[in-house]
Amino acid sequence: MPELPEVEVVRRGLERWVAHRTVADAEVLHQRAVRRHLAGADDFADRLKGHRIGVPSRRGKYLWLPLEDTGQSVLAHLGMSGQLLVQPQSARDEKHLRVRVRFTDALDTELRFVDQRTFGGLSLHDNTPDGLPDVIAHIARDPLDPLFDDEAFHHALRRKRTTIKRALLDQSLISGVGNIYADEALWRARIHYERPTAGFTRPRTLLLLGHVRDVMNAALTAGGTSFDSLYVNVNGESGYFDRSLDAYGREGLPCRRCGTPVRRRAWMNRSSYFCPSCQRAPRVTS
DNA sequence: AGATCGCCCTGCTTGC
DNA sequence: TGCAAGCAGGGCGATC
Repeated sequence: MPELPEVEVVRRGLERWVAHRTVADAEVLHQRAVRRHLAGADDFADRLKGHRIGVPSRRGKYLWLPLEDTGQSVLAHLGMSGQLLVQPQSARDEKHLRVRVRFTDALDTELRFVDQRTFGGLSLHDNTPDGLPDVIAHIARDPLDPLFDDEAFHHALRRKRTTIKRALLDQSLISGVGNIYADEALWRARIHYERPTAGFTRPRTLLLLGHVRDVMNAALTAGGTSFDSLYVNVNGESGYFDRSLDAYGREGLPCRRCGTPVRRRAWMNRSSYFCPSCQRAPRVTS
């Protein structure tokens, strides 16, 4: 379940191992992996061939590889279980290998997109003038982006008639926060996930943003976290680190602050974990 | 027009 | 032991 920190770890791996290499050929082994490339798998492979890859970028959970001198980028989303692996050409194909990219140089490695559940995928898109693939222009800056505007985020929260966890997961308001880090940041900030955003004070918003950044930076420092052995970083090493989380996945276990058993609630086809004592439900729930 | 819901997908876990 | 249901969940399109 890669969220922003895991994707950033992958981006760094790509920068180290794939940037500035020229594509010899690309091979699509599963159509669904390139479903967002509307012109189809053959077109996708044709357009990569012969082009040099620039420095990989990321926004939220999306990352992209610019193709130099084309005005286009290869956009990647890892979905639930996607991996971008740099493997020796001799390495056995992974069971869920979806796309393979070979290079023209003599380094004996290739790039592989492996994805069991196929929620992720690769596609090729024109860049906007600021170098962003056009199809993700609606994705907000993420909280680790130096240009993320805390003040604008606060005002957006005040304007919305929604609740805080929905807002945290709304990629058009703030990107890169998934279910796990949302629960973690809310636990740290002692905010209940159903608290209406309209009543947020500026200090409360800034406190929450601080915790979002803290929990993401902690994960980033540790090399990414995941609760699913499916996640591995670009070099194929497990990104899992055993830092125990404070809220997510801890149903029935004592809150690390107050000892009250952590609760799980079904919420929008997923789960929310919270401490019923530290994170009081708002009086009026929406 | 903004909010909400269902669907996509596979493998592991749980329950009968 | 075997099968089915449940669960994980990001993002997008349809719907209200």
